[in-house]
Amino acid sequence: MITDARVLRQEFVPGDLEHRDAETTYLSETLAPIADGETPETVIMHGPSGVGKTCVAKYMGDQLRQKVLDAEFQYVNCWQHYSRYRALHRILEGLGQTLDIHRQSTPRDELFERLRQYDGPPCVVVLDEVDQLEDTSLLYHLHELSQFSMILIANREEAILRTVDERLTSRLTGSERIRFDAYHEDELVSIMAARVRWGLVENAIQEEQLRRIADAAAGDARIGLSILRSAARRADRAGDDRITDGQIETAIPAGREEVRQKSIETLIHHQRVLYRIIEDHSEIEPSELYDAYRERVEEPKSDRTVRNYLTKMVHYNLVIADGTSRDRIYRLRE
DNA sequence: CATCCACGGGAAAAACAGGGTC
DNA sequence: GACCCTGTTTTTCCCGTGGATG
Repeated sequence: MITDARVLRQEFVPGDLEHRDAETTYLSETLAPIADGETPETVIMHGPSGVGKTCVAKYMGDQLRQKVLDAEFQYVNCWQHYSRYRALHRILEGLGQTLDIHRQSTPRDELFERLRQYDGPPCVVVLDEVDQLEDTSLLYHLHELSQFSMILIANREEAILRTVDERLTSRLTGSERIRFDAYHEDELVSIMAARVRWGLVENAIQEEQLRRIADAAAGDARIGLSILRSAARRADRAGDDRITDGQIETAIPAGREEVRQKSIETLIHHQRVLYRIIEDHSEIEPSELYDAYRERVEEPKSDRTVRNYLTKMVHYNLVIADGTSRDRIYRLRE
């Protein structure tokens, strides 16, 4: 059934992006000056999750490497590298500039100094989930340096400008924006159809069935592909050469669950306790949540820290927080 | 309108990490 | 190996803001 498992994976970047022609063209036009050794404008890409923002950025990186010899491309996921040090370290590492960096021997701003001294080919830095960056001075510094240009990715456009300090806000307001909208059902179907062509045996799945998956995924390609993967695995294990409707129906909750499970895995112990408490109540008000948490855990953290944990969990789309003040209610997503 | 909670920014403190020294 | 040093990361403390409530 499965002939190439790689293409079904989430991180897979197709050699040819469907349905993002406009966005890709626009991005490549904006980056074009790099071929002449000039610095392109900063680009802001925004839109909901699972609509191809990261994919387009990475695809553009591949293109750049192929077409322009003298260009560097660095991708940083700010969700993983959210502190100034880590994000900066990640970029320098990519550029091969971290050889002798040790915490103890490295003065405070040595890393920025390294960045400043970089004299290789012009470099495009992609900062994915940039709203997760705690210290935005990195953006400011990158903006200052002519060798570097930036692609900033976030779910909501305002989230970028909100975190950035004023000296940068004014400059970023003039930068290029690319908005990504949720995929239509047809688009999602043909994205999945392409993966099916590359990764599954012929006639493994009917168009009608893909349509059913696309409908369940509601415009989110990440979820759609997760469902498809789950269905294909089921059929593969059963030794079938076609995916049945029944397998798809079971794969729909399973695929969603897989996406959720991946997020849960990244939570630390205290956050999982919070998650379970909210799960047990379905809806819970803060004071009750804090009390239950203190009861269930050996050495409870302060309320303030718990609030930090909870905001992270909200960002992960695991928890929904309704209300901004006294009216706050926590519940699970879905 | 006073009071009560809850949130979340910011600063400061505490904990941690990876190196060196004796 | 116990100990120190320095920069990083996590946690806590303080507090202004704001909706809810009586």
